[in-house]
Amino acid sequence: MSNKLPPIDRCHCDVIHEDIVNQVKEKMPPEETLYDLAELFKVFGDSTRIKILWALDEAEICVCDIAYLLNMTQSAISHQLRILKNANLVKSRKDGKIVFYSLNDEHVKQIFEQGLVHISEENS
Amino acid sequence: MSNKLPPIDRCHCDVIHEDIVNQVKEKMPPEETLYDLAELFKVFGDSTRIKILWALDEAEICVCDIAYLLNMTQSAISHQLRILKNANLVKSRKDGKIVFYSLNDEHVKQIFEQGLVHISEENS
DNA sequence: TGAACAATTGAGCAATCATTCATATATCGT
DNA sequence: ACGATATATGAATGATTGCTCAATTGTTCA
Repeated sequence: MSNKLPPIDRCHCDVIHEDIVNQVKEKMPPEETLYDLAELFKVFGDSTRIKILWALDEAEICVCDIAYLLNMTQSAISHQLRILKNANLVKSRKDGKIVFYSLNDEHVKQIFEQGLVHISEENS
Repeated sequence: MSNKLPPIDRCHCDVIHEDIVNQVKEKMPPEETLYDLAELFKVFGDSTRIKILWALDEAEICVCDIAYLLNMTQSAISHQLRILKNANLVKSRKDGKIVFYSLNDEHVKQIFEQGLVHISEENS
């Protein structure tokens, strides 16, 4: 049988440092985990949602107050809250006509703080 | 003079809990900070970039090897590396024809770990 | 000098996304 | 039951994004 490696159709380089690649490959978390991680950060990657999460870290707030606080329409906020809820980042409590939202994960603030460290070091 | 509040054009609700809103507003970081934070997480919000960063946390790797490792074209990787470099997350070192990339921020892994905590709690 | 190669870059494209607008649902007060 | 109000939702749209493809830059080596 032919032992010749088929040309890698994704990378045309001649020299692959296979030792390094294999070493790294072993330590990489499963594909799905990294995908989920990206999905989580995608949720954080919008300033409206960041603001909502930051606000909810301070207090339980209703949709209307969030919209007022951020000077946005109630509809836009509602859409974003649904995304946050799907990501299990917030939870809601209904009281009559009003729906109050609050944080559902105590790590959010810590992740944000770490992010702020990076940003502050960036500007120095 | 009329003391009647002008209708808030962004939120048509009648009752705003002004005390809560004001309390939260005081504690919110400046608009620009939250925007920068969202921009940072936006960079994390793509599985290709997550994979690259995770790989670079293990070793310094050249563009070609990254492309091989992730089974993607070298062009696609190069585009993503530019985004990571613009965000000050990676740095590069040129050695002849080859460009080696490495992490430029020791907090990245910590942020990822925090994210993983959230994900694991999500599935329980 | 020129062929080979690693990496970068810009244009183009399909897919995703955040918001708006219109409408629907649910709850309250009368 | 009815009008008013708080929230949710679906369709539409303009903007952004990740990748591909083609071309370019910069380096090595023969």
